[in-house]
Amino acid sequence: MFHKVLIAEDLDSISIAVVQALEEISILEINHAKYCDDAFLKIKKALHDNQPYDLLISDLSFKPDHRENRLNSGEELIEAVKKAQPDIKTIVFSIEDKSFRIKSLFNNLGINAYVSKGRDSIPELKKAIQRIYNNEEIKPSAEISHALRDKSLFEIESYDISLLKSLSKGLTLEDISSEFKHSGIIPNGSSSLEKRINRLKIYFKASNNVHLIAITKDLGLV
Amino acid sequence: MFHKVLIAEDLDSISIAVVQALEEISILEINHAKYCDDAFLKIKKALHDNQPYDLLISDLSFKPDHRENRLNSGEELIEAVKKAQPDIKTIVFSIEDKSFRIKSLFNNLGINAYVSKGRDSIPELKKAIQRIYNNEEIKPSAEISHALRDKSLFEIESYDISLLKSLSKGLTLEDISSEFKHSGIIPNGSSSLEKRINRLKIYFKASNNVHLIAITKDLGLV
DNA sequence: ACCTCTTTTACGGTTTCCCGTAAAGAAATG
DNA sequence: CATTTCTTTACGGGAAACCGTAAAAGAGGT
Repeated sequence: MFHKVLIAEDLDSISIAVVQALEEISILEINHAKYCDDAFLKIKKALHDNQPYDLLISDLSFKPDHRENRLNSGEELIEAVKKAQPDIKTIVFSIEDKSFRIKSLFNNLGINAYVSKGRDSIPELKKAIQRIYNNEEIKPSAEISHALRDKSLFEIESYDISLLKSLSKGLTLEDISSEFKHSGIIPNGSSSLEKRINRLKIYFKASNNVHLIAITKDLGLV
Repeated sequence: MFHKVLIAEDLDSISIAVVQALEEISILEINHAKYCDDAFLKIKKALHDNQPYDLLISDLSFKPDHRENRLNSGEELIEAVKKAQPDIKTIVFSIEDKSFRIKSLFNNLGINAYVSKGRDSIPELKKAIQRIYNNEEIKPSAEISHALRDKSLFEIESYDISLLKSLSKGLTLEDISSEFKHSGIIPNGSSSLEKRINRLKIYFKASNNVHLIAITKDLGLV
């Protein structure tokens, strides 16, 4: 079994149970960080000491705090960690269940498993760890397997996300047009933006911009 | 100390830690339900057997599921429980940190304590239980005490919420006007709605409707 | 170079939003 | 009952969104 595992999780109520679970599958060295920055430092320190971690189990969202942090989400943490130690195994353990985000975790960050916090997640987490250790094919947990099959979600690109983000900031189409021109994002004609927004409205069955933002906010896209 | 305590919490990763915490402060009978409906049944059963629960610790949000449930949130659960057993003590243990919602828990449901899931919440939970058992004055945990002092939040009423909800559904002002007329909500003139929305836009520093919905979505008001 | 298909941009008309002002109605005060 | 004050509603003009159509620009193929 893995020797050295790091847990990045802000909620103490959850990390307690995860630590317990790891002990039960006889993992010898278990460490825990409540902040992404701390987790990253521990990874670096372990590397430097030539005793690197085998596995990182990370949450996605961390509560903001009085503390100023450089890394503020599981995504950012994993990205940074993979740069420092590309061979580390990673599991995301989060309540997030939006297919769009989970997909991008596998595709963009190359995580090894995703376990959704739910009514029976601790056993699932144990199984996922075992599978990764055995280098077995990752079978996404039943709850989210449908999400990964959902091809249609591929079509929403980062361009759409920035567009939605700008909209949700209260910018007008003209504003966004000049903003995009300024940052070199194309297309940026206000007419094109309009067309693109229209595509999104059809896609999400929204009747106007307000509705569109409400829907995509719910989906966690913005 | 309390004898009989019920935990209503869907995430196994959290309930494990809570059960452990209760054991540590020597509570003898600890039960746990993953669904609001199950929790309510246990309360009723215990009442019927003349061995009622002393304390209910409940989450607010429960993941939807294949199961059809009558009660779908902590609020609904507590409301139902208090009707069946008015003298039961209640603690809400949730990640929710929107002052608006916490306030209404104390004011409308008469909960005995609110503990916010965070980086140091298990000790806080223990303290809260102790305080309630000793009938001490409830001191809201430091994190949220400022929220309760925030008077301005009193001004946002359920009227505003329904207005924002309708907006986020993509309805136009005219639509909302007739909807409100239909359900007897006043004021319902489209001009009044406009004025009210304007008040909200000033309050939340939103530059237009889209922005307003984005902000209030983030705050969890809608 | 020419044609074709696609993408991007432009334009015009209609609806809805946005914002100020003002009238009508309701409630409170003396 | 008259006056004041607050709330609700009405109206009008300008800005932005909404929606269809069409021109301009690019990309790819022959």
